[in-house]
Amino acid sequence: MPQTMTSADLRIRNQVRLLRAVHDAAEPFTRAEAARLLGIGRNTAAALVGELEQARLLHEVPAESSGRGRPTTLLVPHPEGPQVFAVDFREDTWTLAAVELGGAATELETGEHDRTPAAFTEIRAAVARHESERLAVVGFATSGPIRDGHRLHISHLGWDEVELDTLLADWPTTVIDNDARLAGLAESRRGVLRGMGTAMHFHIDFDIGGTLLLAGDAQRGGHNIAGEFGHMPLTGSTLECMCGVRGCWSLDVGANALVRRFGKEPGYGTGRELAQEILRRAEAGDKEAAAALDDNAAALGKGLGALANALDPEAISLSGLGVELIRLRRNLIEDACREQLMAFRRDDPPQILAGTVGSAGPLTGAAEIAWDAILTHDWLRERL
Amino acid sequence: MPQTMTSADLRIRNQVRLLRAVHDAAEPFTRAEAARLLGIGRNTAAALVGELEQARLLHEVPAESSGRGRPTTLLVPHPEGPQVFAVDFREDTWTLAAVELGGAATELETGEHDRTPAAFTEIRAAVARHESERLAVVGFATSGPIRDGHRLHISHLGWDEVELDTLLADWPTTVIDNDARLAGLAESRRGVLRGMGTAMHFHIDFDIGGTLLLAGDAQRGGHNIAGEFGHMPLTGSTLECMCGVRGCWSLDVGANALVRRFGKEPGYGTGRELAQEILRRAEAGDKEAAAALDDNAAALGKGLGALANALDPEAISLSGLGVELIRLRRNLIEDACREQLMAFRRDDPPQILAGTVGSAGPLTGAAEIAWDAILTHDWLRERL
DNA sequence: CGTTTTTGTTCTCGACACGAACATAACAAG
DNA sequence: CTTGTTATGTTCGTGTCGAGAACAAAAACG
Repeated sequence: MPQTMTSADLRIRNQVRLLRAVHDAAEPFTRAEAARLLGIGRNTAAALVGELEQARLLHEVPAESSGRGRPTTLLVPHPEGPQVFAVDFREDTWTLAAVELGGAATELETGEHDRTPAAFTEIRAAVARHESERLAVVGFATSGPIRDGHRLHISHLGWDEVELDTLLADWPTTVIDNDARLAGLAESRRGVLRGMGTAMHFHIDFDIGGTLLLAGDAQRGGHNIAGEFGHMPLTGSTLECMCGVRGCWSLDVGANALVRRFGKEPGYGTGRELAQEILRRAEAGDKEAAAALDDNAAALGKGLGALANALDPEAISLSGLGVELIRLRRNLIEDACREQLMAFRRDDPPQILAGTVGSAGPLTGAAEIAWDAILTHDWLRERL
Repeated sequence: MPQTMTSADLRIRNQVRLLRAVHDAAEPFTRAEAARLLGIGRNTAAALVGELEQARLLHEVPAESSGRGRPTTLLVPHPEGPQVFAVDFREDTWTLAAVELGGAATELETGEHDRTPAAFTEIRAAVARHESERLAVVGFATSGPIRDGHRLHISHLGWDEVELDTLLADWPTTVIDNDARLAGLAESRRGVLRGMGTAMHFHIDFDIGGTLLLAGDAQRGGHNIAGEFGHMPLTGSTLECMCGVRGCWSLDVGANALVRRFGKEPGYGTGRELAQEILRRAEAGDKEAAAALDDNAAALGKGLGALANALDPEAISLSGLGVELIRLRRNLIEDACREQLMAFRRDDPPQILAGTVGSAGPLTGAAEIAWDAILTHDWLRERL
């Protein structure tokens, strides 16, 4: 929102509203519907759309008529309009995709990397291979906290507060955030949390990363390192955590907790497959594996209940291992959650939902923050 | 913000911005400063202020000249403009105050009550005794969660989901929220948390109530019952809590925890004085009291550290017993907090601050939410 | 084939903020 | 005491915006 507010800003403001509506909509809508949606006249809508078409931001295509009335046009992304690239940087692979206004994604390239910051150079090269005039912003999802938005710490790659301003120096405009937060954002914007005012999302992998989602925005905290819900002592563990504290929730939930149960050292190498193996065995009837799964689910539910007491989410969505946990042990999770809820809340517990964006969460979320950087008053004023 | 956005809405929008600036400012400012602040011309500022003076919302008084230049006027609340009443409804007393635009408060009346919902009738009568044409909104602070904004539960008064729509039926427009949240809002708007993007506040009394403050707004959750941070199992207690769960943080922090240490049943009668007595004894050198205080402070710090991991506040402010705890045991709290912080956060722990609004927190916060109801586009459009 | 329905288009109108030019009221310097 | 200097208030003309009304256009309906 601009400091000043003149008539010209008014026009831009309405155009941002329109673009945002197109981007957020589940289905394309017509110009007449847009006018109703924004509460403006058909004449005004025509003017707004006209300028946006001129700026190659929106495109009008004939809509198949439905019932009576003069035919109208559907508002769709302009085929030559700006585009966003999204990067999902995972443990030893990465994915690059192009994403249109509205969220349609096209995978461009994937690759493996050597777990050193040189990976950023590789990915930059991949971006360059596909880069065109249309590229406006790159959204980047990585694991690990990014303190103050520019110091990246990925413990399982041994990256200790790597300076992103250097790594991203020759990149196009790039916005970056961590994968758990972006997965939550994706569920909030395009998944099972859509439309919720207060919600939470947790990605369960080796440990738990999460985010609080308020009105479709992922909260970042004062130093951009909010979301380490896994490092609260919610389940009474007495073990020491890799984070440097004792008793973290993550010690009882996720792949590391499953693996530790079978005498394996928690680690980032083969742990994920082993955890999947344990799930399979539990599903097949193995007693010990089933007990490990039970404990994992109960600890998950207990922590969710504790957090629900404090933050009162309408719903909680899970991704990663959490989806499997819901599939195999929904009742256990919900019971443990209820038990941890204050008595007066038990008649209305938060919904616990499997994420619907799935493994595309970080990529989808990265695209969302990239588009967030575009769909602003200032960007549009420059563009027009 | 209105659905539509016409030129007339533009004027109102700028007037809301101006009124909000006047309300939020620490010191009154002049019309010329207002123009600079809002980024508008002096002519436009004159028009805005003129209409607001006409509507009895702002008043201009000559400003003592500072240096050269034509003298200007200070923008102050209009002496006949709208007023807000704030009510602080405590355990067995209440306070009613009138609050001007800008936050200046005048206490109107105080009283005791019989701990039944009839107290609301008493307070309504007090409101009526002072009510005038100027009264616009009443802000009401009470303890206890208010589910969905209209079902009030105060366990220590034995109120079980009392229906506020009935109790407040014959009241003027009234907004209500709980005291801990409003105390946090007060710190955030007019106290030690002013200007922070992410902060937390905890009121420590018999137990712990708190709120997450984002950009000056207290978060309410999906059912308006967020903030029960005291009912997370953060300190490993094995006791059963009155809330119906085992192990709550509140069992180790606050007056109940202090009192229990000396074999007294936690309760809401004489517990507060006894807790103060224990503090005095600890200060005087009593070993046992000092140990109780130590444990309380350490448990407080530990919980704050856990929450800081998850929510990453820039600062945390405390009220109630928390102020005393900071005064007597700041180092213990900070050390326990640090110890619970993930290692990579320990070089930048959240500031732990004593609230500066003090016991006026709930009343001040109630006035803020009342003014929030006024300083809106819709209200101003009606008023002009 | 005329009617109904929905949308697009055109034109007028009132309102707004802006910018420039000018007026005003203090202080400062000589 | 007079004459700049400075900051602010005031006035007026301008460009742009969205609203609203009237009309045109294009489909479906009976």
